[in-house]
Amino acid sequence: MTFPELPHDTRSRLIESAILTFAAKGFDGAGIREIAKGANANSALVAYHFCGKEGLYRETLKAIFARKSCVVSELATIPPAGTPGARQAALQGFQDYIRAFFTELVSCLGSDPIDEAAMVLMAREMQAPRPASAPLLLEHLKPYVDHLTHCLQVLRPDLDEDALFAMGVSIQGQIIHFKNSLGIIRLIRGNPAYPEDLEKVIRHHIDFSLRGLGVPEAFPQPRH
Amino acid sequence: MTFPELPHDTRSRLIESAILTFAAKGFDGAGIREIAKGANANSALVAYHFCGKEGLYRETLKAIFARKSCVVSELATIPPAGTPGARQAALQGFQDYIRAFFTELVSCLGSDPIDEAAMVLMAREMQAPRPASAPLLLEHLKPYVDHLTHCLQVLRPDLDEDALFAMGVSIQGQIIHFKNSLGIIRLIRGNPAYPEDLEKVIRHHIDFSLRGLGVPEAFPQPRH
DNA sequence: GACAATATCAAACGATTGATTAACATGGGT
DNA sequence: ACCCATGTTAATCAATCGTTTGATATTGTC
Repeated sequence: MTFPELPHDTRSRLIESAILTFAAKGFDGAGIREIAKGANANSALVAYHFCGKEGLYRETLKAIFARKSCVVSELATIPPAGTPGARQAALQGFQDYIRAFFTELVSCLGSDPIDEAAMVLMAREMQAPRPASAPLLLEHLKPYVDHLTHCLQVLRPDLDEDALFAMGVSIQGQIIHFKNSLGIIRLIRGNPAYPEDLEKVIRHHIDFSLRGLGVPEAFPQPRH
Repeated sequence: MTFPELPHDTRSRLIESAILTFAAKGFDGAGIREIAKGANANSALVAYHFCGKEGLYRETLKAIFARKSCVVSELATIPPAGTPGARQAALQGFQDYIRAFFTELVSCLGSDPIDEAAMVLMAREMQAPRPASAPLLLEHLKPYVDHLTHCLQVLRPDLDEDALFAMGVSIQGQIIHFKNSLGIIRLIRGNPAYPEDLEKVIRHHIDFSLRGLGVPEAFPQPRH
């Protein structure tokens, strides 16, 4: 559940503190002295270990990506379109994907605060990527995009590339937005512990996405 | 298309420059000297006119909200549930809403750079609201939430409050995410001018939302 | 034990931050 | 002509920024 190196050497402690501090205050808002203090280290060490603040930020993102890269790869690979059973596999793979993606993003809320902060940082980076780290982000996102795109292709072979892409963006979008705007959502609802039944929310996202995608199997009338 | 006061007094010029600079660099990244320079004004004037940087930021958000508050109020009010014709009106009102919301958020891309920056700022504020300005944001968002919720109630009277709310979040989410992540989306597609046909994207969002919502009328099979 | 490489430290660097000050201009009000 | 309120300015404030420096531990090697 925690970062690879248990020994917790200074370098790792700095990165952990950086995740927390950058997530809480942003790149400009977080000072290296504050980060160092959070790691019980000297502020001069970020220059020594990471060649400066920007380097620490880059290495922080790398650590987050390395930690999260396994999620999508754990999903079953679905057979190519046309193969018998591909449609059924894609249908299941699609649901697994949403559940995994949602869990990675949202379900970590009560668990490790570092995990939580890491997701805040990643969300911020997706919305306004620091130019130096945009390639890193792209590379990390690619497997997700590929997996989802493949599922969609199998489920809606009649759509062209543009339409498929739009579907993918919408499906990812509702989940990412749910995570990003949880603060506002709780304010609007007036309930600081809003998603009380997480499973219910996940099922909603799956159902909504399948219907939105236009998969016939998902649309036996909800009103019966 | 521009801000109310044409005279462009120093105060207004400062706010305009603040919109651009805060949007580009964030609250901490933007310096009052830089903002002042963008307004051809002295940096001491932000303390004089706005009681400091935080006050300038608050007043900047107010200006943006005042400028955008009209969008939802221009939509036709739909009759209460049960009234004859309510369903048809809600169906139309729902589509108008998505179109209006999408246009406000995304369509300003080629137009006024201040409009564009204002939306960037607002998106950032929705994701991570500065504590002092959260009430402002909530008040501005309320009409949107109310309008959408009312439409959903009419279209899906069988759902409970939780389910309706989840629907609203998903629908708003895909649009907001589309706007927020346009940068990454363009990188992924490798096309810096991605939404070449904006109308097509709007129609996708309407169709996806209606199907996702589970409105029977919206689901005559897309595969014919 | 001597040596060199790696880590860590306190201290100070110059630059920049937001805020403050006092002087100065401007324009009615009397 | 005098006065006061309103803007505006350059200069300066203390504080903090990220970075650099030189000295000091720590470690492994011969």
